[in-house]
Amino acid sequence: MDSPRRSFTRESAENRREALIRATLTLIGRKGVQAATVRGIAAEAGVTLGLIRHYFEGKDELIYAAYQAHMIQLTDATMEGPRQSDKPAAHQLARIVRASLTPPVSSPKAVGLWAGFLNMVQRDPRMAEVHSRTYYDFRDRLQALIAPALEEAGETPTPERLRALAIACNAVIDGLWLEGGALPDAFGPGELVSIGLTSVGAILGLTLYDPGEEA
Amino acid sequence: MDSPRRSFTRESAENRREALIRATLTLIGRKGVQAATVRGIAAEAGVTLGLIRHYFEGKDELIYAAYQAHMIQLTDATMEGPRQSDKPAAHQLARIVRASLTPPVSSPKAVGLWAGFLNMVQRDPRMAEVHSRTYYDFRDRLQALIAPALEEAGETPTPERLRALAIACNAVIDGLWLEGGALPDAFGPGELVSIGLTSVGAILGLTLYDPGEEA
DNA sequence: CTTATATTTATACAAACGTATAACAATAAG
DNA sequence: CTTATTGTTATACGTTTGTATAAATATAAG
Repeated sequence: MDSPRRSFTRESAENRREALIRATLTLIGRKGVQAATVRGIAAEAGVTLGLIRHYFEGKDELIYAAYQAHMIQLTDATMEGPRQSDKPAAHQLARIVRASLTPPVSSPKAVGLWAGFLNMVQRDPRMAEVHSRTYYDFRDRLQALIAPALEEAGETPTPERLRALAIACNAVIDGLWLEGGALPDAFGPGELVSIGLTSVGAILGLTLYDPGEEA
Repeated sequence: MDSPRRSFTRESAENRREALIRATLTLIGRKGVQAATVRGIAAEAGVTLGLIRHYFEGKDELIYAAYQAHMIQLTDATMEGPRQSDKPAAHQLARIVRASLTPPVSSPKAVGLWAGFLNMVQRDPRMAEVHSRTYYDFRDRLQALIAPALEEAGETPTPERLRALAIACNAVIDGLWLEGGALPDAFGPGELVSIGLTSVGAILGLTLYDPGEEA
């Protein structure tokens, strides 16, 4: 009995690319890099494996696109929310800390994905470029908030000191993000956010209020 | 022309296991998880692939052993050095910060390796156990130094506060370690150590001196 | 309604994978 | 010196991998 050719509907290139990227992220996040095979990805996306080569030059380019998508998603989820340009910079800083240390930004899937990609950075210059760009982008945004927050407190740091503070705040946030995502049951609810706000505050010499406590 | 069977010398089980583990770490660190195949590992260790199954139940167990070895190596390199029980706890704390943020602990290879393993943690409970144990072990050692360092400064923190401080210091160190290893050219020599000491000091409310500055 | 286009499926293929097993030879034991 | 042991090499096997190519069909164009 020969099975009939499966029916299908045509989709836009954008939809298909998105679906394939999403399937790739799902697999790497759930089962690790080794599970992200072209057949596995195609099955997860509900298509056959030939489609991958139709939309991407090869598996490597799909992985590359998935890495970019994941990092953009992470950055957006961290920085999103109402602009609040009227609110003090310290307030916006606290918002970022909070977003960074709560799901979906800090989650086993997001951290696992990120780790898998980071392991690829060493052998692939394109992947390294994504990593580098993502790091500097986030740190620069942080620095752009630290400067006015210090000004509000009456301090005008030198460029060297500002750079050091941005590196340090970035590191605490990254470290807490990492640990919260990798060991989700090791910390109480809100514990990491609280520690993050206190630590960033201590490093900057400011007091940050928990944006979750406001009405 | 049939090539003759290659000559070999017998080695102790310990030597062989070590060589295979070292080869595994070299490959994952240099070319990523995907490159750590049984044939690649055997070639790197200078043996044939059959030996792997002779010393390990399968590839998974070799990976597991390599993960353990890497984390033990990392922890030892961080905590090593003269005991200095006579020196103040703050001094020992500074030593740990310094060791954590300089090679070989903070290096592209060490960080890349660690990331590859972390990606496996999600699907393999044994790998997760290694991660969890390593994290708590380091944090506990940190906490055991933070307490007396605060006492020296005349402060006696509550257990809750002590826990929060250990989590925070661990996070800064981890974050800086990560960024220094993943982007080795992004920071000046000694910059991360300096930032690490300042940040840990700010979080604890202490002043840490750079142990590299002493005679 | 007919035709053309190109998205999608289906199949094939060589290479590489982890594992299993048999043959060999270095070393220890007698 | 001879024998037994077992560390080590060598080879084979079935699966899975990424890629290439041909066939089919959903959709747009005329």
